[in-house]
Amino acid sequence: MTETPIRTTRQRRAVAAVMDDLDRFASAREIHDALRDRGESVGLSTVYRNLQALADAAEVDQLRNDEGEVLYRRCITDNHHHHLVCRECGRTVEVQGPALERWVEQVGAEHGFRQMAHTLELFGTCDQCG
Amino acid sequence: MTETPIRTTRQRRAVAAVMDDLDRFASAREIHDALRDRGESVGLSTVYRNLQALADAAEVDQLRNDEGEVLYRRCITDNHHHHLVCRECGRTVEVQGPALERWVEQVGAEHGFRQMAHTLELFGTCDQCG
DNA sequence: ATCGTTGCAAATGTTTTGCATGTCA
DNA sequence: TGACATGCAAAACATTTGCAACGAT
Repeated sequence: MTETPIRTTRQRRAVAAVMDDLDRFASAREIHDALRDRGESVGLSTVYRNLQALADAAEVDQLRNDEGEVLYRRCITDNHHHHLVCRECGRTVEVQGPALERWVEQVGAEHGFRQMAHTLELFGTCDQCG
Repeated sequence: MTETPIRTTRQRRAVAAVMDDLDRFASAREIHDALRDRGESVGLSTVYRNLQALADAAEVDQLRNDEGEVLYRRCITDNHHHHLVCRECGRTVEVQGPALERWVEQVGAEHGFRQMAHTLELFGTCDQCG
């Protein structure tokens, strides 16, 4: 179990910088495009590799849209949370749900299921888009 | 708005029959394999087309697993519901969640979101696998 | 005889990987 | 220098689509 050093490359910094400025979930391709628009040339596979690394380090959240694409966004909160996403503009709010978590445990228990886990995403139209 | 007739083909019957016997979510490839095992030769694209048709007719539920594959299963209930899936054996229970639905509406309202929608899947280990 | 359906092969689109080359520490 | 990182092309996947042949009505 030796730690693998992580090197600070131009590409890694560029991806992190884009993620910092992103207030909504975006696909790898969108992030790749954003990099190009900033004049930062980064290979698409490098974008994927860096996003994966950020996700492994719990620096970004991942979710899948209806088309099955993986979307990425820097997380604000470290704790377990869910996302309320505007279906128009993509604006995202992180929400905690103690009541939901309790409900999940209860439903599991009712059916004899243990070690419960869950995935939940909320969608709606925000007041600026409504 | 004229209705398009739907023809009863051997392939369509075979796919429906497999879905009837399936008590867990399965991928298109698994369903294709199940058809082969039954001695029913059905092209993979036909499987996809028929599963899509069944989903459009709300005869089967669709969900995406972690790998991004779409899984299919005949629905028991017509109303809105969620799935509690055993991560070991795939056994699935359909659950209704009035409390959850209320929670969703409330969270949306708190942040000024309207026309709320949500996706939720529950995973756990069932008593037979625990 | 229609016209929806099928099957195959080819296309699509996202994500991953092999490998030679580049570059941070 | 040496190990990790990158870039490109190619591979790997699930899924969709074009099109000629098929078959239900």
